[in-house]
Formats: sequence, structure tokens, C-alpha cells
Amino acid sequence: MPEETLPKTYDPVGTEARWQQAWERSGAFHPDPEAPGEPYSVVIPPPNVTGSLHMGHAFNTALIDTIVRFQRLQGKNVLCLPGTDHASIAVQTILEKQIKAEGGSREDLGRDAFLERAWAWKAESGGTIVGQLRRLGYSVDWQRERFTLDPGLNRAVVEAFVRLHEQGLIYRGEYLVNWCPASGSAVSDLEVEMKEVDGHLWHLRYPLADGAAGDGSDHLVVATTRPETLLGDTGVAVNPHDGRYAHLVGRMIALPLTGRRIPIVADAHVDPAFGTGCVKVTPAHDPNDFAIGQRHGLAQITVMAKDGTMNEQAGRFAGLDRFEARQAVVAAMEAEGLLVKTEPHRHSVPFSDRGKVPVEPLLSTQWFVKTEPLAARCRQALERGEPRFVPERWSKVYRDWLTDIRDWCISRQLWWGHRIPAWFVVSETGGEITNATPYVVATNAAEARAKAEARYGEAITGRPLQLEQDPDVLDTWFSSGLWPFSTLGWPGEGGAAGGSEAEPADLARWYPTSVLVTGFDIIFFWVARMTMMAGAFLQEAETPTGGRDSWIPFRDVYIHGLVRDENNRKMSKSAGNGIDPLLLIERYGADALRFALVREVAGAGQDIRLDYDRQSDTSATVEAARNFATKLWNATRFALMNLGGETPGSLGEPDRAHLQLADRWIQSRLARLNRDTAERFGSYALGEAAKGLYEFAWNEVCDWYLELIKRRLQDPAQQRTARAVLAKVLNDLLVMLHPLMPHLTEELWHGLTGEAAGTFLALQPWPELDQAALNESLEASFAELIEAIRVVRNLRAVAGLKPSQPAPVQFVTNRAALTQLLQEATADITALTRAECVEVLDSTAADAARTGQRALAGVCGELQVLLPIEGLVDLDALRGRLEKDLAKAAKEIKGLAGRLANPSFTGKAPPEVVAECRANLAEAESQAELARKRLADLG
RNA sequence: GGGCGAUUAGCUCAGAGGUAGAGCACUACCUUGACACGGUAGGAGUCACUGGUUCGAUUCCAGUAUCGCCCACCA
Repeated sequence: MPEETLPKTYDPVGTEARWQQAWERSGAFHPDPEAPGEPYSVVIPPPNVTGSLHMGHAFNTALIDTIVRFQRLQGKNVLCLPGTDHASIAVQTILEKQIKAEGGSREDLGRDAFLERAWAWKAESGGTIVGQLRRLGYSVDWQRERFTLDPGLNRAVVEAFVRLHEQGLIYRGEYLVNWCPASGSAVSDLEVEMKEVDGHLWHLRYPLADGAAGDGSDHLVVATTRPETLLGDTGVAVNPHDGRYAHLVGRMIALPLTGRRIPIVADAHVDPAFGTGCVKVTPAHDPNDFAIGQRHGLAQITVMAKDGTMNEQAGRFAGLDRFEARQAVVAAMEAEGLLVKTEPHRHSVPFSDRGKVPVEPLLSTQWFVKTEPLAARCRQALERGEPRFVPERWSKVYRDWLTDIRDWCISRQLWWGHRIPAWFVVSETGGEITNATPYVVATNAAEARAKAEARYGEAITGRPLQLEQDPDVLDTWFSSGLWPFSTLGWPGEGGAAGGSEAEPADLARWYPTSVLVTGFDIIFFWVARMTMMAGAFLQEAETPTGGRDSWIPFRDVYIHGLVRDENNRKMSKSAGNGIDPLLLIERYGADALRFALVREVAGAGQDIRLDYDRQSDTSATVEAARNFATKLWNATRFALMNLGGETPGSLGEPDRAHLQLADRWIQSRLARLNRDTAERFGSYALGEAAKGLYEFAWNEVCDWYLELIKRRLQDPAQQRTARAVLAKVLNDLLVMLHPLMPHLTEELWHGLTGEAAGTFLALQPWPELDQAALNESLEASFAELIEAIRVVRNLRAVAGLKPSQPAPVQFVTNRAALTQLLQEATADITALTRAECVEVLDSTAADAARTGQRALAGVCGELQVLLPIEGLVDLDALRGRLEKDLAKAAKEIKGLAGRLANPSFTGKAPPEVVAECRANLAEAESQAELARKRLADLG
């Protein structure tokens, strides 16, 4: 045994850190755009700088890194670009909460101090996240790390805003938006989550204004879940075909509590079957009412302030919180005898994702992106199959969302984010920003001033020019939407004013990216926004000859599932059921965690469930992966102890003339694995790839091949061939496993090959496929041999032989090929079954030899296995085994014979299936016959 | 109200038109110089239900049920 050997178990923590540092220091993952090799690029979904990473990030990372490491082994020029997202509203919410806890407010702090604090937060949280990504062994280019709020990306955001505005795709206007009173900002439709809430349906009496109608009725009853909006009602609507109210359409209502006269209108939106069939219309506080109001020219009266309290339009209710006002209005109506009834009512209420409070539809002046033209381009691209979704079904989700899309409100009344590049000419409106204030959009203040000067300058208007930048910032997803090209250098040095000529090298080389890997939960938020943005800015680069073949920012979109907890619940911060990836990394190693996560992945993008014990912070799933790492470690350790200091390189190709059955078998299996694994990695079947490698390594290499060559490795006359095959198998296995378990394989590969520390497995080529080694019939024969050995072992176990006790083994078969196989493998069988001796006989020879002899006997296929020993064996157990064999054969015979007896089967089924069926029947019959005979012998 | 997924061994999940597999857990034996984070052998499933297509379905189709997710303006 060599002096130098590995410890018995693998300690991942130190090893992983060592390789992470080595990779990064060497610039192994810092690609040169000019380098040869087909470009392959991935921009990672930038985690929000809202704290630390959760298991979902670890999962996403494991998938992406597996893919890019595989592509690197394929010789591609791979860029994997990391970064983080400023997460405007999420971060601001966290900070405001902190500040509030300290007894202050952001207004007290002021914008500059607040932003300073936000940047400090970013530094800390971003640092934590980047540290965690490193600990996973992410093979990204840290030199190209980006942050959505860094100066380069800010240039891209400003450029994008300016260009969209020039194209008429950004506009400003007063519309009903989703207002989040908690964050004091507008939010987009996507940031609103509908929640089922137990509320009430209040039936309120609305008197007619000008006396009773012809039929004597003097009022209508409306049903509402939001009585407080009564104060802003400007109409009542009924269905035009509702006979009950037809005669009242056009009459006026005297709105209670306000004395306002409002009309009764007929609108098809009203469902006569719901409630009373009468709907109060509050255009300034409800999207449907807004639409009804538009159709009938109703006034819009806003009765609520931005903080969720009632405003001066609410009269005596002014100043009340909206929920207090609800109760107060109901009470007032009741006092006036106008509350008809109150019913419990379960309904959906829009909540703000971040603020966790109900959003308020509110009329507000905001910036919007006109989405339909952008969406149309994306839909057209999708018709051409771009991008390709994996699994395909998500393309439908994506397309449906791009159809009937609504405009995107992009302005946020926040501070942390990209400031909107619009300057108001406040000198035109008395120093105030109002809805009437003209504005200019420009890339910077100087340009804005120049533009404004030309239109509103003193020379023209006679007033001194006064500009003020819009205080609002952009929706985070506006900058995230540019991520696949802003990170690659778009729009280049030129910017809007300069008119960029040359594309940045990274953009030219790596755009469009190869694949986007992300969860389905952000298809709308992110994927669709990226394609829409790309459609606005990258189309001009599309050229029929040369250039890029598509403006769509990614060729493939691989959508994966969510990681769920041990109870199959979605992990979330609020539910407190997250599992800290670092805890598992510390315990089992990053490779084990990665392998466990990837191995769980099914082809269809299903959610995965991670097994976890919260008492002990252990996970059986990850532990199994760690055990696999240890198994690989020990297999390599065994190899190092037996290669006599040689390496795969020094041993070279094994001498074909000396290859034994086991060698040819493992080489065939290896070639098959190579082919299948490359195919699986290449088609995002990562879980299958992982399982295939696991089974090969454990069940074929460790369980059989290593056991089979142990004797030869000790024999100087035979060891060279066995060493060469072993070294090659292990080497290739480590390369193929590298995308999944990068650190362990890097470590073991260096041990095996003796390569210098500065040479990396990560940058090696994928093993060449040895097509000639593939041998299906040999694999089939070998499977028979394995089966024969299993039967011997089983017999020994059933008969209660001690593992250490040698026993003679006889095989009986009349098939020449099988006879030859068993004879060739006699030494192997001897070693693996503790055989005293191994004989292969035909049935006549066996009958002759067996006279009067009691033997342990079993059958497998057409092979009889005999252990002719006398003495203390458990005959009952043996009888049981044979009876089981017999029952199994009988059942098979019944099924097969039944099928063959059916003329439509023999007539219509493919001939080869019928033939196979006949062969199986024959085999089962002979097996049954053998079993019966042996049973009879036992007496 | 639409759409999508899931339903297979105790648990977590693969799978393929020809009568079921893995990991973990379980049982028995084994500290045999790679590995007890291990080895050998073993037990365990009418593949949710009902129809249909087919010579044959757990695998394809339709419907049902249960669970989960997404979208949607019924006040």
C-alpha cells in the first residue's frame, strides 16, 4: 500500500473553500470574449438584496451551475454573469421598518441620508449573498458582477427610459392605480395579490331625489362591500335589461350623507342576479366603476388621501382611517334608517405584495409603459418558437399573459431606486409640480436644461427657467427587464445623445444568452418584461446575414419548480419555514446539497420537496448525497492504493488483447453513460443525468467492477490492464460528475491524475465517447453472470451458510454460450461467492454427478445453481425458496400461456413480441420443471 | 369562472403501450485491508376511480374525485 492515501471520510468544508479560492484567483471563470469556442452565456437571476439566500436560490444556483459547468466541459466559451437586484420596494420597506423601530421616519432622515443608509444595507446584504453564492461553488465570473443600481446599469435604465419615451411607449397620466398605503406608493398589477377575506355585504337604501316613481317606489337598494366609498359615489348602475329598474334609469338619487344628486344609469356590466342588481358607482375608487363612469360621463370624486385616510371630500368623515370610516358610514346610514341589512360575505380583496395591506384603487398621476406594441413583438417571436420554453407548457402561460396585457405603471413614490429621468419645468406652474406642469425627458440634468431652454427658456417665455427632477423612482422590474443586455454593456459608451456605434464586446459575443433558468413565479414579472424590453432596444441589431440570429434575450427558458419544505409547503420568510442552505452546507457540504437538489428534479419542472428535520437540522435527502460523495471518495482512495503511483495518463489506453470480460463490460457501460449523460445535461434532464451517474458509480463501478478486479490488481502479471481500465473509468466518471459535485471531483481528480494545482478539472474537455466499446450483447451476458452470482449468494443466505464458509458451486446449463461465459468467469465467481470450487455442467453430466447427493439448489432462467454440500443447512428455508421460484414461474406461465392462447394476440401483435412471449414461456416452463425436480429431491 | 399540474412500495419520487423501479425507512446476517456515511440477502405496490381505444393500458383518450398552483373586475 502506498504511503500517501486519503483519509477514510471526506471533509467537504475545507476542501470546498480551497477550490473556490483557487478557481476564482486563477480567473478560470473569467472568459475572454475573443477566446475561441462557441459562445455560451447565462445571466443569473439576480437575488434581491433583502437579507440572505434561501433554498430556492440554492436550487436555482445548483441548476445553472450544473448547466454552465457542463457547457464549459463541452469546450464552449462560457460566460456566467452574477449580480444582485436592488429590489426597490422590498428594501425600502425593510429600512423604513428599521427606522420606525428607532422612532424616526424616512422624511425625518431626508432623501440623501436615507439613500446612504440604503447603500450601507446593500453592501451588507449584497456581501452576504455573494458570500453564499461562492459557498455553493458557483462558477460565475465575479469580475463581471453587476448590481441593478450600479452606474453602468443606471445608464442603461436612463437610456431605456429616454428611448421608450421617444418611441411614444412611455407616457404620463392620471389613472386609477393600485395604491399601497403602507409604502405610500403606486404598485403595478403584478404586485397585487388577491386574498379571500371574510367581509360583509351591506345593503344600503338610496332614496330617489325627485319623489316616488310611477309605481310608488321611492328608493333603490345597493349592495356594497365598501360603504366608505359611498362618499365618492357619482352614480348608481343597473343592468339595461333588468325589468325591475328600467323605469328608473335616468332618474336621480339623493346620495345619503352628502346630499349629492347622482344619476341612475344602465350598464351591461351589472349582474342583475347579484345582490340587489343595483350597484353604487365610485369611479375614483374602483376599476369597474371607473370604467362605468367613463361610459356614462360620471364625475370622479376622490374621497381618500394617499395615506389611506379620508380626505376633505369625505366631509365629516375626513381624517378617519379608511377602515374606521367604513364603520362610521355604516353607523351613520343605520342612524338614518338607510341600512337595510348586513350579510356576511366572503370575497377577494387586493392586497399589496410588500405592504401586506389592502391596496386602494386611487386616481393618481403616474408614468406608464404602453405594453401592447412590445407584447405584440414578443407574441410574434413566440410564433417562431422564441424563446423555447422547457417544459413547453409554460409558453402558453407566457403567451396568455402577453395577450390582453395592460399598461405597466412604472413610477414608484419611493427613494431607493432609479430616479425617473424627467425634469419638470416648474417655472411654468408657479414652482409646483402639478398635472399640468410640462416636462422634458433627458439623460441628465444638463441635457434636460438644454431641451427645456429650447421650449420654455426665458428667451421664449420671458420667465426664468426653473427645473425640478421627478422625485419618483422606477419599478425595480424596469431595471431587471434590461438585465440580459444591460449587464453585457448595453447601450455602450455612446449613450442616447452620443449615438453608440460599436457594440460592447461582451454584448456582441454573448447576446442573446443561451438559457434563462428561473422559477415559474416570475414569468410575468421578469421573463416577459425582459423580452418586451429587448424587443424595444435590441431589434435593430438583428441582421439577416451575420450578427445575432435573434433579439429575444435567451434561446431557451428553463422553468423549474419551487423548493417545498418537509410538509410540502412553499418555503417563505413570512411562514418561517425556510431552510437555511448554509446550515446544510456546513453539515454535508455544498456538493451534497447541490447533488441532492438536482437529483430531485423531475423532467417536467415539478416542485421538489426537501426532506428536513427541524429538531436536528438534518436532511435524509442531503445526507444520502453526502454518502454518495463519501462513496466516491473511497472508491478513489481504493484506486490510489492500487494504481501503484500510476495515473490515467501514464497508464494510457489499456491493452485490448488483455481485456477481460469485466473490463469490456465496464467500458461498454461507461461509453453508454457518457452518451446518455451528455444528452441529458444538454437537454436539461439534469435529474436523470444525476441519477444515471449515481447508479453507474455505485451499483456498477463500486459494487461490481471494483470487486471483480481486486485480485488482478494484486497480481503483477495482470494488474496493468486492470489499472488502466480502472483509472480511465474513474477519470471519466469524475469529469462527468463535475457539473454536479464540482469540489469533490476537482479534489479527487487532482489526486488521481496528479495534475498541478493550477490545472482545473473544471476546464478539461468532456471525455471522448468510445463508440467501439459499446457492446450490448456483452452487457446482456454480464447481466446473466451477475444474476448467477446473486443466486449463489441467495442460496447461501437462505440455507444459513456463514459468510466465511466456503461451499462448492455447480452450474447446470445446456446453453453453450452461457457455459462459456461461466467458465470464463470462474475466478470471478469464486471470489464473489466464496466458492470452494466452481463447476459448469450440462444436464446429463449433472444428473450423473448428483446421484444420491443432497444439494442446495436454485434456478434462474434456464440456469440451475447447485451447492452440493451436506450438513447443517436449513432445508425448510431452501424448500421455501424453491416453492417461491415455482410460484413465480407458475404465475408467469399462466400469464404468458393465456396471452398466447388468444388468437387475436398471435394474429395482431408484432411477430417479435409473440416470439419473445413464446421464448419467455419456454424459459418459465423449464424453470418450473427444474424447481419441481429440486423440490422432489429434497423430499 | 377559466387554465395548468399532481394522484405509483411506509415516506420522497422516477418510469415506459407488452403484467412495475430507485433513494430513504424496514428485516436478517456481516467490523472481509476502499467505504458501517459500508457490504450481502430479503420483505413490501389490485400504479386514485369510471369508461373508451387496443390483441394487450398502470403507460394513450374522455370523464369523476381529491390535493395544489396560476389567471380573472361580480359590487
